[in-house]
Amino acid sequence: MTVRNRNYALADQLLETLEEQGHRDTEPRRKVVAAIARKNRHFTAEELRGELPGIGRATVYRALKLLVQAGVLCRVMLADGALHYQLNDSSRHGHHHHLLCVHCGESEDLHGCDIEGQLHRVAAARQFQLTGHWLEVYGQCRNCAANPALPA
Amino acid sequence: MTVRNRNYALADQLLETLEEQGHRDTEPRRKVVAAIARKNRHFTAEELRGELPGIGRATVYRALKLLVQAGVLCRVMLADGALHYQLNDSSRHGHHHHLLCVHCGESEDLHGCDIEGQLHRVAAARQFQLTGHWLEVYGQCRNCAANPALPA
DNA sequence: CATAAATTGATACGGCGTATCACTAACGAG
DNA sequence: CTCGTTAGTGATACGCCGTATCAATTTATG
Repeated sequence: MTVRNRNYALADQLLETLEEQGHRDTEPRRKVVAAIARKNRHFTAEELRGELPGIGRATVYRALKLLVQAGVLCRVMLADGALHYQLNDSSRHGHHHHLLCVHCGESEDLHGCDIEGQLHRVAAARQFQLTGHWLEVYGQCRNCAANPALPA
Repeated sequence: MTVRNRNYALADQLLETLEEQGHRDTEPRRKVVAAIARKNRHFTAEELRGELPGIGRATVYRALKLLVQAGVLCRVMLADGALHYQLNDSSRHGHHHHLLCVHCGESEDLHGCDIEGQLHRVAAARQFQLTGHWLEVYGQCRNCAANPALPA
């Protein structure tokens, strides 16, 4: 499957998800979703908006919100406090965390570690009722650590 | 030691910390620091500012930034994305996390759990070089869980 | 006390997200 | 297919939050 086709398929899949939630299939929405499907790293709302001249700001923000609610997009907070968006791996829509490369912007899903379990244990010991948490992990990915001179 | 005296002592201590960092002891700064010392829960910059009529907005924000840099104040992100500030326990200026009660705003420092160690192990396994992380934990503290009807 | 440097605060700016609202497009019923 | 309802759109404006600027002021020090 070519990159082009993968993006088309992904865009369609995202749009379908929105339709399943009862949202309409509109022209502007298609364009927003297509632009998101082309992303291979996290991005900001304004960055996305910049790629969509002619589409209203509110429309872009609304689409982002819907996709986050639908669970196909997640919000990640960068080390500098900037809010970015990131496509969830299609098979992983549940709660998870990311290892974010501060150099190239790559992100790896964080599985195989028991942060939740540990939090629950500590909380239980203090009779603190957990309702949620937020975790972001920053660093350099394998490639960037090996080649710090590479462009971002 | 009365509450009044504790607050005075804390305010003095904060001011002293700033002086150690080479900052001057000014009248507006004293007032900002005194207002912070009176806080027994986390607060926003604007909330603080509201308690300091006559003091410029920039001055309040500058003082907050200096205190965070000095390590006596830390920034906490609430579940709704609002940035709050919180006095560090005087004996705990290093990196740590909080259990934040979403009901009463109380926060407990999170020690005795090895989140860092776990992150390091997972990262090492993937050859990902950690540089930092951000963690907030939300829930209900012991008191609020027992008495959900209490006012915040 | 005089001077140099830090601080202040009014103002303005910029980023980012949302409310409003008249207009338009989607889509299901008939 | 057409129509009518309703969701969606986008221009505009607003609001919040933090920061840059800069002339005036205050602090610390020799």
